[in-house]
Amino acid sequence: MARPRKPLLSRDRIVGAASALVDAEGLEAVSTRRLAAELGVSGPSLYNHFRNKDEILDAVADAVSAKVDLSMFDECDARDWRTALHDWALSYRAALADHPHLVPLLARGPGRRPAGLKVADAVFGAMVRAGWPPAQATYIGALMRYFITGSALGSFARGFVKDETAYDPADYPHLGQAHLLADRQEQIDEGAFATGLRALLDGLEAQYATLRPTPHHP
Amino acid sequence: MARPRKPLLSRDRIVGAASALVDAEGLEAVSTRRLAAELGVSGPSLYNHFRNKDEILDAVADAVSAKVDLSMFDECDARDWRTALHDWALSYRAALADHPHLVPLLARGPGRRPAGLKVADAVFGAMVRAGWPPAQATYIGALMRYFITGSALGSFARGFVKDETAYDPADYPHLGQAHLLADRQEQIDEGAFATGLRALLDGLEAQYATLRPTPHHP
DNA sequence: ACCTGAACACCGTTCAAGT
DNA sequence: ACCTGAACACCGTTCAAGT
Repeated sequence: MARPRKPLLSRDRIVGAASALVDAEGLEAVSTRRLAAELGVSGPSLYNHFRNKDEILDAVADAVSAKVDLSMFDECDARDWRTALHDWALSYRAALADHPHLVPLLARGPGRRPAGLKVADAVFGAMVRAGWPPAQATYIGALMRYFITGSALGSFARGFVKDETAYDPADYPHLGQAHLLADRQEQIDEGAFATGLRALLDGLEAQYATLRPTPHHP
Repeated sequence: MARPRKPLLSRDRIVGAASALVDAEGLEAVSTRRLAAELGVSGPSLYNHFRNKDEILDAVADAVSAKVDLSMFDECDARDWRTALHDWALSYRAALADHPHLVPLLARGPGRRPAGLKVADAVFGAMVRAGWPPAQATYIGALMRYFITGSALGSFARGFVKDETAYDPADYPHLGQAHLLADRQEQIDEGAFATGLRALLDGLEAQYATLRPTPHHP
């Protein structure tokens, strides 16, 4: 076979196949050999398009960041930064929920992934425009990412196992109330996310109110 | 050699060696063969003490949870639940900072790890005693864990890479301000964590104030 | 009960060889 | 330039064999 007249692979085709494989069977199902087989080529072929496996997974992860809606930051100003942050958080969380197996990768931060950086850039820019000092705007981008990715990781990994016998009331006197059992986990995740998001935004608003107002433009 | 008169291995010895290996060289350095070599035995020996590699790593992760201080919840009541949560968050974060390579494991929730469950139990119990309704107490435990583990993951993984040329100002107009570059990352992590924690607790306090007060005991 | 070596079915990556 | 098979240095886990 050797080199075909038209390339069999492309970065896009590889990323697409890897993405499908991760979503269907999880991160640990992705091996270079398995992925290559899925694409109808032999393992080493991938190395003509990516330096290594990590680079492939980075590209897959970045495709998720690219789906996060950022339009709410476009016209956002001092009046509605809270609404923008809120809507962005929901969009971010929804994007992660669509690809739960990729959350561990995304939780590590943007690195040099372009879409991840675009997200960070949009949040920072909007917060500065809304009147937050640059340092605070940076913190807001980071702490929102902490909470959103942390919640996604915690949720999708299903923090508690299903087997009730794992939780002996003698060891954990308060868990017996079944408030933490797996069958209620989804409601708990929703409630905890909503409660935490509201608390965060309430807290930030209180802090925003203590800033000295930015001078008017003449 | 075969069976020695006194066992060469124990669960504790294995966990200790695995822990040291993870801390020194990271999660990916831990293979059953490498770990066994470190312990002076052959690979399959480990399977006399643990069902598989994941069980070993679970035990290593749980050892970290066991180091989280929970004493602030002992006498905590309606007056000081906020302080208790605050101090616990710092202790939790410090425990994670001591073992950054284990954060991805811990961020997935307690599972059936005993020390992880003890943490969840302590937070829940204290919040209920402080007057939070059980459902809210559950949310608080979850959302605090989201924020703390999310921040640990984001920090220790170093969200942005050092190479400044990775961030073309044409692509990310607001990142050029150097507020997000790697050499300042540690200060940013500290600031973002402190700001987020304060916002969360402020927000929760506002919510607590709207609860109808619990009736006095006669 | 607890350790061993051999074996199975995998890995990621490199590289010379082919077109 | 782009794909191949062979090869290297690994994996996690099972299992019969030893004491």
